[in-house]
Amino acid sequence: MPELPEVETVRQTLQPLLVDQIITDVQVRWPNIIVGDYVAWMKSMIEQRFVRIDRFGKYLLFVFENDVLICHLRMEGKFYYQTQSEEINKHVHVIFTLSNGMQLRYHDVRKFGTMELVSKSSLWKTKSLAKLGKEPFELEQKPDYLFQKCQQTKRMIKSVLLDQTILVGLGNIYVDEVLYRAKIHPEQAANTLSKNQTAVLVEAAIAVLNKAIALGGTTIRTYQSTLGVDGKFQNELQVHTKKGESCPRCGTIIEKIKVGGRGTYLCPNCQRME
DNA sequence: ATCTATGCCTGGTGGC
DNA sequence: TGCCACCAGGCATAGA
Repeated sequence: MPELPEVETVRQTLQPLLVDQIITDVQVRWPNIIVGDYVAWMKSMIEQRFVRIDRFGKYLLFVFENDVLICHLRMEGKFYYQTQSEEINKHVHVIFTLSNGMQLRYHDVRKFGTMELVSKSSLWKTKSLAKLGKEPFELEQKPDYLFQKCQQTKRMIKSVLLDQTILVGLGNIYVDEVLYRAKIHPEQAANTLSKNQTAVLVEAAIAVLNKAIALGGTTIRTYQSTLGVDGKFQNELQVHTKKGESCPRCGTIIEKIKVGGRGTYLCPNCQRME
């Protein structure tokens, strides 16, 4: 599912295709994707000109002259950039026609994704964005931020890393990879982590995310018609989805457990509770 | 404060 | 071309 690296790859891929394009028509085939009144939303989208695309955490931010479209892909959201004559897949729920005649089509099998149009001035007051935490990359300049957050709670460290009000961008897959790399047990209470351990976690998060972004970038050539979310990082996974396989570091069999209701993969030898 | 349950959805899977 | 129950999961929301 799209986490920070996949969303960043989508952003990088879409931006050059969309900048300066004007939306000439919009179709909504599944209104629940749209936050608020979708009829009003459609009217508001017409004539918008793309200025740039930003990203914060897992949110894509399509920036127009005065407004911003906040888009979350959730589990399976994808964008297609296609001609009007191409067949419309049954999982396409929103279609933007552009001034160059191409269409940007939003595809989402599970229909969990969302789109919300807001004014630039209210962007960071919007409910979905208002309480978000920091990008992991920001923490290079704030080395104690995660340690301080962890000191404040007895929650399991995996739940803390998934909490978007603390850090943005990590989802279930990357959290497992980050904890494995940092050699920390996902169920360890956050307030028992040392300052050094939180520093190692930050370093691991940045390294994993950067590597994944780099690998997402390598698959640009496959985005000629389908955009986003099929990078090559799945080939780099060390523990996630590896139940029953050997740990790459020590050979111990990888386990799958439930942590906070989420499927969680770990090496029980490398990742020990304190 | 923090956890759990529910809803939003569909495709894949395992059991029969 | 079998059918069905169940699971996966990000986030909002409600209730414990």
